[in-house]
Amino acid sequence: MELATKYNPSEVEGKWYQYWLDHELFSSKPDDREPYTIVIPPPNVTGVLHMGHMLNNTIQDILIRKARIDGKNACWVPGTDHASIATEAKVVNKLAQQGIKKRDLTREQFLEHAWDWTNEHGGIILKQLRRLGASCDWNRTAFTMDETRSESVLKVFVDLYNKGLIYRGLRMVNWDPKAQTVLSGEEVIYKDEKSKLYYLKYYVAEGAEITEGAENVIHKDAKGYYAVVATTRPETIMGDTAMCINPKDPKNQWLRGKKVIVPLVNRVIPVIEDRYVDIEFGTGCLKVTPAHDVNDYALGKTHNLETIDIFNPDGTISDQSPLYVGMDRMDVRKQITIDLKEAGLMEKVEDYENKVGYSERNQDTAVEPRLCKQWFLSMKHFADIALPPVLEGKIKFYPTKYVNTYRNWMENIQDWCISRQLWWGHRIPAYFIETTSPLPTSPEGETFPDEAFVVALSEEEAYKLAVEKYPVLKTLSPSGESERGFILRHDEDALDTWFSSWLWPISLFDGINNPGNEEISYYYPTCDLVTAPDIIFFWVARMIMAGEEYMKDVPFRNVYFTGVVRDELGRKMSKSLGNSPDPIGLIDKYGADGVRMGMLLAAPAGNDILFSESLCEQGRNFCNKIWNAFRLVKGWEVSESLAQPQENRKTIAWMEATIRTASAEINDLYSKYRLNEALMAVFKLFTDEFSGWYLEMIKPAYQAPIDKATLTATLNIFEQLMKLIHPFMPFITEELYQNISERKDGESIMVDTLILDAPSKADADLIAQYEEAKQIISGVRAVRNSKNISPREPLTLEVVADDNITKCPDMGAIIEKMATLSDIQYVQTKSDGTSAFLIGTTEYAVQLGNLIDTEAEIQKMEAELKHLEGFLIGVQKKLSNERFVANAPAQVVELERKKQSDAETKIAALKESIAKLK
RNA sequence: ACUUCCAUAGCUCAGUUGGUUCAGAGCGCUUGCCUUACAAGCAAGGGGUCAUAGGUUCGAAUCCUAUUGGGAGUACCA
Repeated sequence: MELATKYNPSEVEGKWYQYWLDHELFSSKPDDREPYTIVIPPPNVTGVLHMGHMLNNTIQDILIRKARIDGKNACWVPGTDHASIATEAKVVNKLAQQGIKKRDLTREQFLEHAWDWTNEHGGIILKQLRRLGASCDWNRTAFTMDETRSESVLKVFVDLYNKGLIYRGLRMVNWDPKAQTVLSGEEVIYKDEKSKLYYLKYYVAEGAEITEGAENVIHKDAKGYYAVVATTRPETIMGDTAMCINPKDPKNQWLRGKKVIVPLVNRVIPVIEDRYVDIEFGTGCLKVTPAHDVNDYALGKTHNLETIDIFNPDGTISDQSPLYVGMDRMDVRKQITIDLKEAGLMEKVEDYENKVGYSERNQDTAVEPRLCKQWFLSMKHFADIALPPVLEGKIKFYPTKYVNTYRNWMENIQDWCISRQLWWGHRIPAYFIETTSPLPTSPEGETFPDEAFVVALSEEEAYKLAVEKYPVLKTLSPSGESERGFILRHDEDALDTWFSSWLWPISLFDGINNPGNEEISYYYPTCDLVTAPDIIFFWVARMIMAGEEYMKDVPFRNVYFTGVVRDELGRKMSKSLGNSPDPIGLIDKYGADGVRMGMLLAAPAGNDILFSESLCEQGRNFCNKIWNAFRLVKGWEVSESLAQPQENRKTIAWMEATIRTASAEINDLYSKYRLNEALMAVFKLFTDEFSGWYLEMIKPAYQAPIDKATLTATLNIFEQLMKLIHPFMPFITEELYQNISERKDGESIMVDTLILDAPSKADADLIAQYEEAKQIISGVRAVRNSKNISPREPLTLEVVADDNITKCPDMGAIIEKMATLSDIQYVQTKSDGTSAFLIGTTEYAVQLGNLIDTEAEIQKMEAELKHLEGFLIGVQKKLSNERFVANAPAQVVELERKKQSDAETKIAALKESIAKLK
């Protein structure tokens, strides 16, 4: 086989991905093996791959491939999310470009457009994941709005309603005026914003008696007495129905029981008192707008205030307002400040920094608090069942710090608003009852509510439930189109997207519709969840709730929270900064394996990753390293007759011991989800131990053949190394695995398990021997380096000892080869003209002849001597401390004693050498 | 404001219950090598009073307290 000097990923990746698909190597079916399951965090169906996905899915693929190599039945289920609000917004925008308005379409027409859009753009992201090498079981690809998932969602809604956990309530909710839908608290993002604090004059209504007490701060001008109210939202004054002061506020005592006039609007409103008001803020006077502020709403309730809703759903001023009707809220803010100034009703304006809530999906749109009736899920019950598994460790979080975040949220949980005024999503299975005939006038005191509804999966069932729930309906006579005297109006609203995502680990295996089926019993609970910490509440917490509610078990055992991918400067990647590389472009440039390694190198669990292309370069370089190591091994000519040298056999044993040891370490790192460290361990094993030492040690002389036994063992070692690397770099490892020996069609590294023995004591001893040899070799090389001696020029090494180097004759040959030595001599005293170094307590000397610089040697040794003497003093001090000897464990004291005697030996040797040189 | 995490080499990070020859890795850096697998490489090397100040201990990067600096989350903000 001819191999290029550089690895070319583009020739390899597509080929093997297709091979894996053709042989259904990603697919999983329940069997006797231990299951290992991951469900993908479903990306937005119309989204495209970004660096966050790359990181997240690389990690999942590593875990799933590792499980396969370990012999588990690995199942990675892919899918996409309908992303209700985001997708609907995209479709609305696209229609707007075509001059079509959503409100001119029927629900059915709009959904047709939405499905067209989804089918056109949908699944691109899943295709892109294939480029990365993602080994998902594509036959299982699911969509949150496909039949099975939709049915599950609706069933769960009905079930929770029947359990009394879903209710309809009038609440102050977060309103997105652009998407014209309500949002949950989690969907609101607060941003710091520079704004203004406007101080407005509220004149006291005429006829009031003003007592000018000592502490009162009274404002008065030609037009009369007035109070000053500080507000950031002057446009809401049309909705003011009271002014509030703190009853304990001395400076505002004079306002007690008075009435004031809303500026411009000229409505007379009462001054109420409530301790909620912060005396120190502004002037201590608060305008109360119950329809447009959460706290004001609460005040309005306790003080029985009128509620005036001055906004339309789109954020324009409604006809409830006397002024600015039809204008947008942001324009009104500008206009009203001008008008207030002109009318002399603005006392001053100050700069102010506050937080404004924005819609998570329409990030330019400020959320408006709004009072409306919505569907809510009561969360107390869910918090009660979802908190213990995390606190008790049934579910482990990596890193653990998120346990606190989770607990905090659970302990302060708010009911979840699950309805959205959107069409793209799961339509809420509720039917409102509208009577078409007049109701009988309360026959047996039976009342009929203003908003009557039933919750049912079908209209037929809804009819049945309706007459059961409201028997009065049976008495109605037919009228108009309705034969029953009433009609059912299917709720127009859809459910929050997360109301389907929270069922994902269950609904993927059809566990809601078909409880106890073979798949759900086998794959649930899943093993690991890999996700970003910003959806811990949206998704992770709620999946735990749904799991406990419907499966009575956790949905996953471990949650690996990835960090945020940032650029080298630590900035978040964003379109506007243009600092987000195109993942597919990176794969084209560095190969999927290179990019995977690049992503992972800087990604400790939970830490943000500072991404730069140079990391991918490192990944690509490693691929090339692997490639060339293979070229070397494959290029050797085999000699059947050649006997295996003794030292080769030993080196093979050493490499195998090293692999066992590294593998144990790597498995331990996997178990702790320290994947970047596992990769680093694999990298060092291949680069340093295998390429740098092993291959160099067994490498035959130029154009000389290699013995069969060594080659076979080396190929076997190579294959083991490929399996260790495979989870991180699937493509190159498959390519080389297929080239190591003839493989049958359908054979793959993916499913060829690697189970190694635990490292033994003998392994450790062998490794120690080689470590010593490496140090000697490096020592000789360092001497060469400092004396500018070519690595090819043979040298003679003296070992100042009675014994030979390592009490093992075959190490000598290896050291000679690696350090390019012509001879190793064992001497009592080293000869003149040598440069020496110490390994442990043994001195090694390289014969340099006339190249030696005696002065420099003496200096070097004197520096070493000084250092050793200092060290010895420290040790002696420690040992002469009675309390140390008395209190420290025996082995620690013993160790110090050994340090002492070793140091004394070395010092003696050095002194002798120096004396001799002088 | 509260909760929480962090501060170790130029950068990114390891450093398990305090104790194995004056603290480790990768990258970067310096020097020398185009050595016959690989210059996308090889060899060798420099680089850290472990944020600061106290304390506990025979012994502290590691435990405690305070300070400083930084990140994250949550809440409030008229």
